Amino acid sequence: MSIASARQPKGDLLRLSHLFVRTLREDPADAEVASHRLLVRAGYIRRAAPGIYTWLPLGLRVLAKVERIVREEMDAIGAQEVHFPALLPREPYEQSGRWTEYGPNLFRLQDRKEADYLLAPTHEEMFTLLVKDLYSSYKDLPLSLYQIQTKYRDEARPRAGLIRGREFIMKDSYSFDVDDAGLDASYAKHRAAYQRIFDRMGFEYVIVSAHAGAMGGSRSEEFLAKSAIGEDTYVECRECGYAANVEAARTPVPAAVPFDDAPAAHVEETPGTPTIDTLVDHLNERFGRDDRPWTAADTLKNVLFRLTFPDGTTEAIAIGVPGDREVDVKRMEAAFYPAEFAPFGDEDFAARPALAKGYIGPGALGEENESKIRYLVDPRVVDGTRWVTGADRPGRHVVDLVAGRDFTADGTIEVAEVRPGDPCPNGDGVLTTARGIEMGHVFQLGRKFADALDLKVLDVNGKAVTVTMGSYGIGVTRAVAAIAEDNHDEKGLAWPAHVAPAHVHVVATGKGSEVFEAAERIAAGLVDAGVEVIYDDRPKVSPGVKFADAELLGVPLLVVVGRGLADGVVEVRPRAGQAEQVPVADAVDVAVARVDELLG
RNA sequence: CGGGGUGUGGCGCAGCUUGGUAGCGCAUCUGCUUUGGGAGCAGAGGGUCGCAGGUUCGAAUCCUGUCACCCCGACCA
Repeated sequence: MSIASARQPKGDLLRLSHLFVRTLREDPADAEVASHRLLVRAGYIRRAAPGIYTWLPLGLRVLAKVERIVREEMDAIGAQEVHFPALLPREPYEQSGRWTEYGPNLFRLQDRKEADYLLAPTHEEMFTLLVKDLYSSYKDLPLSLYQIQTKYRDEARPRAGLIRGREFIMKDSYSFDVDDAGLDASYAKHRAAYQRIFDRMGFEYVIVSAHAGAMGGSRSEEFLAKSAIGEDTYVECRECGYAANVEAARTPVPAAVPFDDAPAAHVEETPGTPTIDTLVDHLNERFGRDDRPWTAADTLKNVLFRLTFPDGTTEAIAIGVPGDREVDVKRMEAAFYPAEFAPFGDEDFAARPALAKGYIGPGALGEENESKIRYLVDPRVVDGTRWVTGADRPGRHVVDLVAGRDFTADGTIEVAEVRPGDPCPNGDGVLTTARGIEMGHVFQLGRKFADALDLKVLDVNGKAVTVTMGSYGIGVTRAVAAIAEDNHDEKGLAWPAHVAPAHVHVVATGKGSEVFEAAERIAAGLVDAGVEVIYDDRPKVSPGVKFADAELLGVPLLVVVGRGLADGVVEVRPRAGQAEQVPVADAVDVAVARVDELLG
């Protein structure tokens, strides 16, 4: 972005004496995270209802700049902006199945005729139908459309201010292509645009492989702002750069182990060992091995779940994981979406007497076996690995049960917890874990919505083909929060120049009218130079308050007109940095130069 | 939905254990002083103590119910 485009021909002048803002000296009691606390304290936003915020003038200016970055980069890849209603009729969501599939997170309402409406949580259906409405030829494609829109989700638990609201602004775009190669190209363009967008926003981020999850589809990546307060956990490999949301993290599959010399499996008495801990203790007490003690990793834990599919049907499923790992709930959900799952309860066990709770083993599991329960195991359970696992009778375990020899699962599944230090799926590296805030998501939606809503175009041969789509989202209001999270200190916000509500904060402090007159001239000079200025012209406000407010508001450059004026100098200082004393006559030029540096 | 917590002027809190008719700081308003790091003095306005029942001569305080909000976990940009 050029400097010229960052500054307008003529800047704005915001006088603090008139600006609709009230800063708070104390943190609001309901705000925990820094962005929430500071945005409220500095008078950028106010809470209107749980997870719903009002934007005040300063906040709106930041929001507008963030939106502008998004628009510029979306336009640059040839995407065209449209705008759908937030209030939508039920029918399209009925057609796509999401009226029911979306569940309680959907804000629903009725009009006076009792017709069903919803406040859109996202707009796949509308985009798909709009394109279907207007386009019918391969010649019209590829096409990318986007909007910046308010979305509504009745989140079970809104939290952290702007980071997880029930009303939020999202940029969502969709690409439409005739074939997979076209989709790949559209995806790549969006991905590159997202990198430029997030590079410009001013927070650290990482691109991770994601589970396509809620929307179906195949290739999927998330842009996470690195932040300890993030709700997403991701893994990263320093060696090769592999990064993935834990939901999508892959486990390397070990090579199969030869088992010709392996001892035969044998059932042992293990009374009172329904948990892995008690089992391992018992093994070490009664069946100690020569080379090393038994550990939980030697055991194979089989956990049972009941899946409930959207159509109401249920299925019991067994998951086998090494005993030192838990089944990760998020990974489980991602793996079985859209089915919901619940751990087996006592009534489930009662209904299946073949399963001895606490002593369940592969002998009773699998579609080929007595229970007919589908049995999926962790990828680490490769042929030749030897396990201690349940013998399907209370107080009995099998030792030296060899995968591929003594049992075969129905398949593998990635739902075991991922831990720091786990091996990277790509090579020799190890994974580390960290937290992030999901800022953007790009994924290849494929033909799910086009199929459901019958979006087809005629191809070169005059044959109707289903369009393939990509879906790309950015949390715009969330981005404001993420920027604030990554750009603040104990005194307040510290915006990057290109998203700050203004470029320069002029403080007039001191006795007499001279400082105010000089400050007024400097502010006007800056505005003429295209600089956006907040001018603290409040009379009778002590210097301490003005400085504290300036630091709280977080404008990147401060110009102080005060006691130095007697010696013909004013102070120019960055929000975080060293002050320089400059002659009054040069104040505008110096400040403009500093602003250009900050914008550069 | 499970667990924890909180509801008292615009904001942040005390008072509740041990009932006696509401207080502190900030903010706001007036006057004077002050002006380079959240000023001083004097004065002022502003509260159905979340709501509904109950106990009591008397309830912010005790009891019951209810609602709301916040935080931690399961869902999502």
